Amino acid sequence: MKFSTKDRYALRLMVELANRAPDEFVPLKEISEHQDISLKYLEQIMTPLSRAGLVVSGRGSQGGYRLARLPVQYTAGEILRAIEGELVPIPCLENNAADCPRRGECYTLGFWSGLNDAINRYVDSVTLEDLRQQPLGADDYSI
Amino acid sequence: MKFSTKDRYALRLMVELANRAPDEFVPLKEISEHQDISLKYLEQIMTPLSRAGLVVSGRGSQGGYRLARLPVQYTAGEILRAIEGELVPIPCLENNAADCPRRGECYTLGFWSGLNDAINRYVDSVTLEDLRQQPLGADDYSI
DNA sequence: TTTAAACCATAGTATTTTTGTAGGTTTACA
DNA sequence: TGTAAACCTACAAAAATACTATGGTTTAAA
Repeated sequence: MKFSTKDRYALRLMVELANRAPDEFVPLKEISEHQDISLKYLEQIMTPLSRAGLVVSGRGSQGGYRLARLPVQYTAGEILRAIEGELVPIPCLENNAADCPRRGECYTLGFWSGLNDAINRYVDSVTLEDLRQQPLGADDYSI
Repeated sequence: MKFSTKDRYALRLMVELANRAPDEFVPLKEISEHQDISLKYLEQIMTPLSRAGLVVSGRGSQGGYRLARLPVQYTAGEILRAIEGELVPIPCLENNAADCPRRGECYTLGFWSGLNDAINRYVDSVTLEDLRQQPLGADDYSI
């Protein structure tokens, strides 16, 4: 049960953009150097963020990426979901889950569904603005 | 970000034991048939549960496994941790995590740590007795 | 003493996911 | 028109997952 590096990198990317001027296009090359992530890998991570409309791209020379909205208008959850798709802890909870014959008699589905709620409630309670505000410890995010 | 089948099976195993008489040894062969999990795979899952002291084994004929305590005395969290080890969402939060040079300036570690807390708080709030009580829907586990 | 069970080891394997790399095409600014 | 950037497609190495197979040793109840 681990989040992927793409998930982690995506958050770092978005924080990097959030810490720039709102109208400034930042090229991936620059982020690549700051964050020690290869340009090509960055591309793969930025693409779904762009497709989801979380960032705006400018092509050609002097192009790059910038946020589409204010940092306070993003949740960590929607960033992670742009990369992961649905943020569910087990396959049975996916939207197009194959209908399991045990479903009606499953003793654990409710538990997993509750975990799903707890996770999504948490990640949607943290905004990009929260992340942007200087490095913080764990305590700052405890409920 | 998915829990493994071993995690899911481990919960189902424990529920199965919880639904038997407390002093009854249940052989893996029986659970294997009930849950459609191969005997050999079951062994692999039961071993860490046994080593962690969550179940008691009886060897020889008429042997099998039974719970070591009452269902209400287990949390889902400790069952999952017996299988997974630490239940952390990213490597940086593991106990023996390589010390990251960015740690002091990381904008996202606090977020992940908060998620870690949310997850562990939830899984430790559900007991095996809760799971045992008939199949339940998601709503029964929402906070 | 037969039998059924845990326990132990170890290996193999197929599949999927993760974590990237490589190379080219299109766009738009200066 | 040169240049720097996004954009697109494909490939590939490594790791994790989810098993199966094999074959035994030890234990204890009937």
